Amino acid sequence: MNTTINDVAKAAGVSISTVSRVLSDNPRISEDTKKRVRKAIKELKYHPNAIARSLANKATKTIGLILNTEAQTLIRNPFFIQAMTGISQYAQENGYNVMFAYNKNEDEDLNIAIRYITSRSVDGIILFTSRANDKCIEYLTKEHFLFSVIGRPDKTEGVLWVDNDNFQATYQVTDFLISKGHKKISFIGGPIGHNVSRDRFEGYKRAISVHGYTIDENITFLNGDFSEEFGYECLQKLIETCEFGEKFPTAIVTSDDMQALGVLSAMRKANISNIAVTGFNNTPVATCGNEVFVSVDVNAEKLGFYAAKLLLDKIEGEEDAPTHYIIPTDLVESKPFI
Amino acid sequence: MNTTINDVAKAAGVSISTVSRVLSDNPRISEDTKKRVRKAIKELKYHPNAIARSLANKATKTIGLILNTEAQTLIRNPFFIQAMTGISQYAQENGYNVMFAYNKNEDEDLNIAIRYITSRSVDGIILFTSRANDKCIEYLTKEHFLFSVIGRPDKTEGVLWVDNDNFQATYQVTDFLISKGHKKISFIGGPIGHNVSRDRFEGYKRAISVHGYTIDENITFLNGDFSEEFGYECLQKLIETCEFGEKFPTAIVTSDDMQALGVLSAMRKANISNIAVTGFNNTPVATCGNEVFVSVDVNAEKLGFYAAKLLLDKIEGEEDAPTHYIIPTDLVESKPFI
DNA sequence: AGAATCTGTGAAAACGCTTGCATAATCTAT
DNA sequence: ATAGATTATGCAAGCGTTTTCACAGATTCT
Repeated sequence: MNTTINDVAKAAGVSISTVSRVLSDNPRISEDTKKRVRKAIKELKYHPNAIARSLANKATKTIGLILNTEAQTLIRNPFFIQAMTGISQYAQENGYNVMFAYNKNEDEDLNIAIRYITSRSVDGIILFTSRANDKCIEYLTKEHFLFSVIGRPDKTEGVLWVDNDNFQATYQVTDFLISKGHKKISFIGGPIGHNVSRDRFEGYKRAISVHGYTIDENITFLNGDFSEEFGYECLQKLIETCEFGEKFPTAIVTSDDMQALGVLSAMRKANISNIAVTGFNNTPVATCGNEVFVSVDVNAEKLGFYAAKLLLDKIEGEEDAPTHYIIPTDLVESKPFI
Repeated sequence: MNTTINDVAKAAGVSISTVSRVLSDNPRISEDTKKRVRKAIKELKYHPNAIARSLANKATKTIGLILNTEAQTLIRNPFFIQAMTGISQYAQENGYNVMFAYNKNEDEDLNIAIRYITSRSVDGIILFTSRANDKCIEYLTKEHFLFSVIGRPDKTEGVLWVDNDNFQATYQVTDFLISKGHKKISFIGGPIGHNVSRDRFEGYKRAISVHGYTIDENITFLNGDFSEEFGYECLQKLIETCEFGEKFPTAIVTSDDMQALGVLSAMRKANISNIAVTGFNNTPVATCGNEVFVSVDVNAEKLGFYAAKLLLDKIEGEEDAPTHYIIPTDLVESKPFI
């Protein structure tokens, strides 16, 4: 069997209480004893059993991750894996493990959350979501279970969350385009149920109107999904309604690199090339065309990192820790691949 | 506090042993008692504490995932997240949790493995690797700790692993190109330290020679990395050495979609368009150009699924379970995006 | 010198569960 | 009717820690 605290105690000629205290560097133990015990620990290659610790401490030192996303999105958008690395990093630095469960739909999702909680397997949960009226949030709140959310939820009251300033992001990218001389800028949005979609649209609107232009509904596409297909369709509609020439936008602000990809694809097919396109997520795809391309990097790794920080600070009972973080976005101008 | 087995026992008027036995549906308990206990369980909303269970059972019902990969690769290649979903799925179906730790380098990686094991936090480990002489494998083997590997390791003896038949994959794709009439086919390989690179090259070689052609070193690029840059460079070298015309290959077999992307990019820049390019991983990027493009789908989700199966079957002490799985690959011909 | 305080350590309970063994009650076979 | 087997349940030890409380011995104070 594995060496336990008992073996160490015996080897060092002390009681297990003393060993336990040496482990936590309790000041009540004399330096002499500490040395002796530590020597025994080393010689026996003793490592405390995490499970037994958890039981005694009523804390698992583990957090759970809940990914409620369609496989497609997960695969096409590096956002998730990036955020996960950020979470893992902060967790490791603070001696926490992270459990992860992938689910196809919201109901299963909730089940996982319930299982995590009721079986007391985790001390807290990080939720990937920006869905309106998320069931998990509701449940977790009701159960008074600690969690943090990546993506600003509907009701922020009493919940820990981290997000970009999506308003600011599209404002900035639109403003950037205007500063480059663009006067007619189209917008392609995401699913209307997500806060992120609304915010991005609002940011675009503001930038447009601040500069004295008006929103043209013919070149504004709302409530799509973050897909290539949608981007492609939008450009086709644009071609239909605007014909070419004056009415055609000189730039397009999209809400996702995949949408942008669809737009670029459609452009290439229609043999249009002088339209600036922007996206979100700074996906590798961005460099795929030979066009200049601007993408908003949402710093997913940081989003994850701070989501973990929010949660762990709360778990550790930190007083007056912040309740949310806004992670700045970066405009990344990818040159055509050299 | 939370309701424990004691509360249930009291409510049902039985001992905790009985409750425990009802939980595991022990046949020695009478149906009558079972009903009574189950009623109490429901009423009290009792859920067994996973930690306490683990301690008593000396099993955590948790497996650990170790990702030793550069962030870049992780982000650009959906392979990992796909495999992870497969793992999560099989684990969930069998009542296991999965822990995940992301690391930048091999040493930290080993540390995580050591921590997982020495603290007894997991029952087994899944390793993502195809690195020659992996330190983790060595360590895990030495410690007699259960693990499975995604990617065929150097020494397969006594280790559980799952992989594609990479030889077969490039053989197939090369053969496919030849059947389409291509006679001069270039090859772009991956890092020579990985088995996967060697296998893919061998498959290509075999297909070429089986059809009576010979390998031309001038159009064969080995020991690169799985990157866009490398693909780009290769095509440039091709242009330099082959000039255009007869000596130029009519098709290029690459070892990764990213390499293929680089090739396509360079082609576009040099205004070449009639060269068939193939890749690996069936990345969304594949559809990025408007060219026809063939990618080998490695079925990453299945790789993960079976890696989990191998491990869990072993953990559960399944007799004569297989020691490895070969997951078939699929040739995916992506039409130019409509 | 005796009381009060401080230091360093150990005994034992607690965390919430599983399981081997014991036992009481019922049933079967003689 | 009685020994033996069977069925249904409980007792208590054990899993490997942490932590409260107690206490012995050393130190300080009056």
